[in-house]
Amino acid sequence: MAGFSSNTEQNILVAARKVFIEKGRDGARMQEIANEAGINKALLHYYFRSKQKLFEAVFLEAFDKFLPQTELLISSDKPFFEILKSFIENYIGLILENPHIPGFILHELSQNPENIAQFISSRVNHLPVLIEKIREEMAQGKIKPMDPRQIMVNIIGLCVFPFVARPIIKAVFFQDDDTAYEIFLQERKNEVYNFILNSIKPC
Amino acid sequence: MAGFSSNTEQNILVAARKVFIEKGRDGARMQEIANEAGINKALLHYYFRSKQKLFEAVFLEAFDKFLPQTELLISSDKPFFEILKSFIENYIGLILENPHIPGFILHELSQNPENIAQFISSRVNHLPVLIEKIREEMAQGKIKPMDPRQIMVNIIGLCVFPFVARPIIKAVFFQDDDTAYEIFLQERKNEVYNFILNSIKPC
DNA sequence: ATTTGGTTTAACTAATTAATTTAACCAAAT
DNA sequence: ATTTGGTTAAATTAATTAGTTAAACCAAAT
Repeated sequence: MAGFSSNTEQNILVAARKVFIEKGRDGARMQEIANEAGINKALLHYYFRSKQKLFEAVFLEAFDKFLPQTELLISSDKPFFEILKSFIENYIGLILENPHIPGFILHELSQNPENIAQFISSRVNHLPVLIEKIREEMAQGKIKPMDPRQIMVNIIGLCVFPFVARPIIKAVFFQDDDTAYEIFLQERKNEVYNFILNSIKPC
Repeated sequence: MAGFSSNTEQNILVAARKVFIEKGRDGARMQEIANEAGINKALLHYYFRSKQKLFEAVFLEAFDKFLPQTELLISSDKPFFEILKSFIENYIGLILENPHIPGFILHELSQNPENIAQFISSRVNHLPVLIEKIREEMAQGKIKPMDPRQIMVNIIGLCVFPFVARPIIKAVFFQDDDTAYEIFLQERKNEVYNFILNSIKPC
């Protein structure tokens, strides 16, 4: 069976992704990851020397996926509000495909506030660029004057929060009806855009 | 020294609160809680038979604190937008005093989506009431027509998110400047209110 | 035919940690 | 003076889990 069913390393990463993101770093078990990957612990450690190494691989990958990739949007010459609309749709769409990543990232970051700072800043040069863009619009009077960082936090928060708080929102406002909540999430692509739009454009 | 320094049970709860909320259920260690409480493990288990029991005590307490207490606000006969303003100020103020609770609750709930549903719904009868209030305003044309649940999620999300995502926001937008971020959080009491106001009131 | 590399099996080590036990301590109440 | 209840200390148990090891297996490449 050697080398036949393609790349074991990938199988492991898929399994590790699932278990780590579901259980968190501390809650995850190497045995469970091995089971999930359909291999045994020995082979697991053969590929990734330690839990820590494996976790880092999963975390970095998840982190890169979690960050909104705004390069394309920013470089486009569309009007700002179209860029905004695309951004929100893309970002919510991305999270819909990986709904557990935001909670995972935020939780693990909260546990490691230390050395992560520099490594973050090296990967998020584009968000401040988006802030610049907001500032320009503001100067032209197309956006109400306010701290652009507040706007950015609002945008991202409105996209992310419904996923991070999924169980509680689903219970409180949707009587635990999965389908209803799924629809609610889909509708947010428009809702969030309109919400932001109305709140930042001069009346 | 018996019975002198008041209630050991309280000391334990304070310590457990700190450790559990900081490290999460899986990351917390009974030994660390005992140290933090200034006692030994034996006494810790003497008061709370198991880690699970202690965790539940901490979790339930935190959960109750985390839920916005809206009864007073709702029962008041102030105009809706004043109620809204109070709600946001109170809630952000509450979280400012317990900034790690939201992340803690949301993370632990994500790990236990099962049996928690009923226990939640028994404690949050007031949030749906607030939804009713929104609906009334909407009927009178004082709020744009839209799904009231979207509004509620937006309100709560805007209050909570900056705390849940603190490390990453602080790194990306504030170059890890604690003071700057603290100011930013304070300003949100007004920012969030204005943001919501502008986005839901008819133009 | 032999070598090689990915793989399994299964037992094992080592470390960590929750939980228990037992004896002793001591201050306050009786 | 004795009892009692909260407390400590320190050793111990029991369970879990990360990580290791060594031997064998097997398919593909040489």
